[in-house]
Amino acid sequence: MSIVNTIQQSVIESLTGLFNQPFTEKDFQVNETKPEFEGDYAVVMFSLVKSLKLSPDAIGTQLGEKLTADHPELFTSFNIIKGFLNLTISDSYWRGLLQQHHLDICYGKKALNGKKVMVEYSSPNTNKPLHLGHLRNIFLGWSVAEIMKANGFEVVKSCILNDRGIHICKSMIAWQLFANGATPASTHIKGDHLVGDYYVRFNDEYKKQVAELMAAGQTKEAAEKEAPIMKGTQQMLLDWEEGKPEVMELWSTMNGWVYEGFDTTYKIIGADFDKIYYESNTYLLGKDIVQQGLEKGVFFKKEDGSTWIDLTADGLDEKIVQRKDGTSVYITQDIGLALLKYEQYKIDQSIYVIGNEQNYHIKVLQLICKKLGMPNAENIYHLSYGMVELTTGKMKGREGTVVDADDIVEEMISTSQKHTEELGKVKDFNADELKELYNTIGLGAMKFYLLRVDPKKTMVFNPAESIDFHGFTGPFVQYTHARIRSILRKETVNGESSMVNVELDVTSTPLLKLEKNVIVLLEQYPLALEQACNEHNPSVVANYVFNLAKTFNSFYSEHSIANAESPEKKQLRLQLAGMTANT
RNA sequence: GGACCGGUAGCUCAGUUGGAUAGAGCAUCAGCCUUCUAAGCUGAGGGUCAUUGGUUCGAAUCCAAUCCGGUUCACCA
Repeated sequence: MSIVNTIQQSVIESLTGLFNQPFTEKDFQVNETKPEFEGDYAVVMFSLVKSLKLSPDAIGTQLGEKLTADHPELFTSFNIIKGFLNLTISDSYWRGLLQQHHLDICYGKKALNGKKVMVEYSSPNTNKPLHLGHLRNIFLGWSVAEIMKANGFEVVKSCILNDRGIHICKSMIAWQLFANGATPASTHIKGDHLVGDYYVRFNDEYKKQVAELMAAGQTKEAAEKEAPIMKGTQQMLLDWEEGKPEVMELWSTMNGWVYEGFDTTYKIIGADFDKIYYESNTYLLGKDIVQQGLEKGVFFKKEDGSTWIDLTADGLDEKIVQRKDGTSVYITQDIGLALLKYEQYKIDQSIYVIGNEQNYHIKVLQLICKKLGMPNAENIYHLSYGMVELTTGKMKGREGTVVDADDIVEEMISTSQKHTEELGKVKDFNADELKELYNTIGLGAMKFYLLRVDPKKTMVFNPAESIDFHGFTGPFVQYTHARIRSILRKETVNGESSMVNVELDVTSTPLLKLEKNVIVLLEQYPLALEQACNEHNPSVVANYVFNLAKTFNSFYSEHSIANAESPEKKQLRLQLAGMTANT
C-alpha cells in the first residue's frame, strides 16, 4: 500500500471514530505538503466542512490529535494552516518504506493482465533516411510499448515499411541514371543515406528538366507531366506492378540497403520491433472488404465506377475507398492491415503512433472499421504527436532544413564524450564501458529532450539547448523505469546494497531529507507509470524522472563538495549515476 | 468556412481527480573554486496563466463566448 493510501485509511478510521458516520477517500484529499510549510502530507479539510458543519480548523485540530494519538508510529506531529492539516511522518516509517521498495523485486511492475496490445511506430518510407520527426515518433512508440509492458500488457511492437509506390521509384530511377553502380560498400555511405541522396538527385534533375521544357515554351503543368525522368518513373511503377524482373531486383537491392541503414540506427537508439509489415505485401489488402462493404450497403458506387463512403452524417465528408480502375487507396490498405493485425494477433488494443497531420485520416479509418462491424474498431487508438519544429521554423526537405537522425545522434554522443573527457573522471573505465557511458548520456539527453513535451503538442527543437543536456539532467536521464529498478536491485548483483548503505549511514539531516524526497518520488513512480499507460503519454514518466534526477543530483553535488567521500559513498554515487564502478 | 489541437516567465516547457504564495531548465544579475562533479551550489529579478463571463469555500485546471496560432478537409501515401 502506498503512503498516501495508508494516510487515507488512517484518516477514514479517525474521522469515523470522531464523528460516528461513514467516510470514503473521496470525502477529502491528501496532497504533499508544500516545502514552505512544516510537514510531509496535507489533508485538505474544505470538503468536510459542509457535511460536518464545523470550521476547517476545528476539524483539523480534532483529526490531527486523533491521528497522532492512534498512529504514533506513522505521525509524529501536525499543524493546521488555512484549512490544511499538515502531518509529519516519522523517520522510522520513511526508512521502512524505503526498505520495502528496495526489497520489492517487482517494484513498479504489474502482473500480466492477459491483454494484448500492438504498438505501431516509426513506419518510415524507404526512399530517405530517418529524421528528427521519426525520432520523436520512435521514442514515443517505444516508451509507450515499454510502459504498457510494465503495466502488465503483452505488447507487440510493429512497424509498417512504406516500401513501394512512386516515391520509391524516384530514387530508383535516379540511381539507375546517375550512380554508375555505386553501392553502400563501394562508397562507404550508409545505405539509407545513399538511397536518400538519389531521391534528392531525382528532385534536382526533375526541376532542371521542367525548367528546360518551360524555356522551350511549354506550360508549367505540361512540363511537369512531360519531363523525361518523371515519365520514366511512372513507367517504372507500372513495371514494378507487373513484376518486371530487373525492376524487382533493383527495388529489392535498394530497399535492402535502406533496411540495413535503418537497422543500424534502430540499434544505436535502442528501438526494436516484433513484427514488420511491408506495404508491398499489404497494399492489395482491403479489396475484399470493399466488396463486402458494398454488399452491406456501407459503401456506394458512383457513376464512374469509383467506390465511396458517405460520412457526412458523422460530421465528416465523403471519402473514396477504391478508384474507378479498381485499385485501392491509402485508407483501403489501412482497413485491410487493421483487420490483418487483429486476425494475426487477436489484439485487444491497437495503438498507432502517427503524426497529428493524420488525425482526420485515422478518424475516418476508425469510423469505417466501425461501420463495417470489424471487431477491433473500438480499440484503435491514435497516439497523435505534434511536429518537431526548429528555432528557424519548420523542417522542410526541399529546403534542406531537415535534421538527420543519424547526425543528431552522433552529435549528442560525441558531445557527451567531450564533456565527460573534459571532466576526466572516467580513468577507471575500459573502452567498452566508455562507449556505453557516452551512448547512455548522449541518447538519454536526447530522449528526455524529445519525450518531456506532451506528445500532442508541437515542439521546438533547439540544437544548442539539447546539446546543453538540459542543465544537469543529462547524466541522470537514464532513470527510465527499468533503470530505477536495476539501481534498486544492486543488492542482488553486488551482494551489497547501495540503499542499505544509505540507511546505515543516516545520521545527518540532509541524508534523511534525501531519503524522503526519493521515497516520495518512488511512491509516485507506479502512479506515473499507470497514468502514462492510461493516457499513452510518456512525458509523465519523463517529468517524474527529471524530478528524481534533480533530487539525486542536488544532494550529491552538495555533499561531494562539502564532505570527504568514503569508498562506499563513491560506489553508491557512481551507481546512482548509472555508471559501472570499477572498484 | 467546417473539424481537431494549442496559447502559462525573455526562450523551451511542467503543472496529478479543481486546493495553500503558479514551478523547472536555459538566459540575466549577485555571490561561491589552496581542482577528490563548476555538467554544480546559494540567492535575486522576471507572470493580467490569451481575453471576458460563468460554476464554488477555492479555477491555469471545469463550462460558454471571443481573439490569436497550428493541422486538416486529394482518385498522394
